[in-house]
Amino acid sequence: MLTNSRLVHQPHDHERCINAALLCANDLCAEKNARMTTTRESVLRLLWQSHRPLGAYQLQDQLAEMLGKPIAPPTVYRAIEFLLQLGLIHRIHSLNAYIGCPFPNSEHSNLFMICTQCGSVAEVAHNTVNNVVQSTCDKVNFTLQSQSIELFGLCPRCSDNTEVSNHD
Amino acid sequence: MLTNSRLVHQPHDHERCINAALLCANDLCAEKNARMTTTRESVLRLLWQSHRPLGAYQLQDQLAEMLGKPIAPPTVYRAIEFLLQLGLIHRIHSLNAYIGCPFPNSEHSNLFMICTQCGSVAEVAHNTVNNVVQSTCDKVNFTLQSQSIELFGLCPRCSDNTEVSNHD
DNA sequence: TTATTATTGTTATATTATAACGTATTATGC
DNA sequence: GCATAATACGTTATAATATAACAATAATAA
Repeated sequence: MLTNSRLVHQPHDHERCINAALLCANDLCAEKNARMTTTRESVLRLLWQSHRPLGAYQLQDQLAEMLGKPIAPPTVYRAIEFLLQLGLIHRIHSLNAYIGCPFPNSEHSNLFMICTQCGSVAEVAHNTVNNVVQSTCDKVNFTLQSQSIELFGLCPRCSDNTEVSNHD
Repeated sequence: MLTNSRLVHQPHDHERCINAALLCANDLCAEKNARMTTTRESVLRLLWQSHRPLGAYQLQDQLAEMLGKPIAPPTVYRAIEFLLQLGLIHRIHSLNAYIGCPFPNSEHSNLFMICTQCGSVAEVAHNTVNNVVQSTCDKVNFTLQSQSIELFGLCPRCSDNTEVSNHD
């Protein structure tokens, strides 16, 4: 099982997350002859500044502040589209929001654990889940192409400490 | 495993689906002291007229036609909200669309198989999937509350016959 | 350098969803 | 039945999310 759950729910140096993500992104771009521009890098950086997903218009605001100039929605959506294509970020459909992918290189299952208390999102890639899903599809002759598994509940910290409403 | 996959992907009498859904809905309303009004029943009926999900504004158009008078978005969203609460319909997050629930009485897993070719959606409730998901959550101390599993691929008919783009 | 492609800027608008408040309808107690 | 409260619907306006279309700029290749 591959997951960033531990990391997400423990205090840690976000700079390291950001830097690791950017390094990985640059490699991927080099490999695919894609350009990691300022806008795109900034969006990726913003999506790694916390382990909570951001909506497109939150990104717009933060990006405008970061770059010191007004940014229009299409610019944000283009960067999002680019990063999605490369598998560097994910869309959380139930939240209309976006989050950095912790393991963009590995084939995986797009399984997200969304904390309904603090908003954190951890990603899990689990072969057992994948296999069960695949075999369920096989049973009914459904040819699986992709999947989105979004689980809602309490993260480890919020489970332990239900009176605290918002930790970092 | 509980599923309407067979039914969805075979020609059949939709009236029976609709009537079964309405009967069930009436029972549920009686049980919970809720009112099945004309608007609500119409929306449920529309969502059962095919096994493809409908967006709120598609519902608005069809509802207006059905009732012979203009309908504003809040009316549609209120009916949707009501039916969601009772578990009679589901929201497909990735599509911003709504679909009738084939087994509203049973606790189940909200697993949808969405055909990327013809747009049909089948629902599956599978204990094995539920158990694997639950145990994955247990492993990382995530307290599961609810879930949304949306699978994309080709339905049995589109898998067999990829050149046909749109069957009923 | 020039042509070509890719990216971003800009304006407008489509799509999905909700807030706020008024009116009508339905259920309930008397 | 009638007053009352509760529930549902009508109406207007607007918020939130996303995209279309075309112009301008920047990066790359010939």
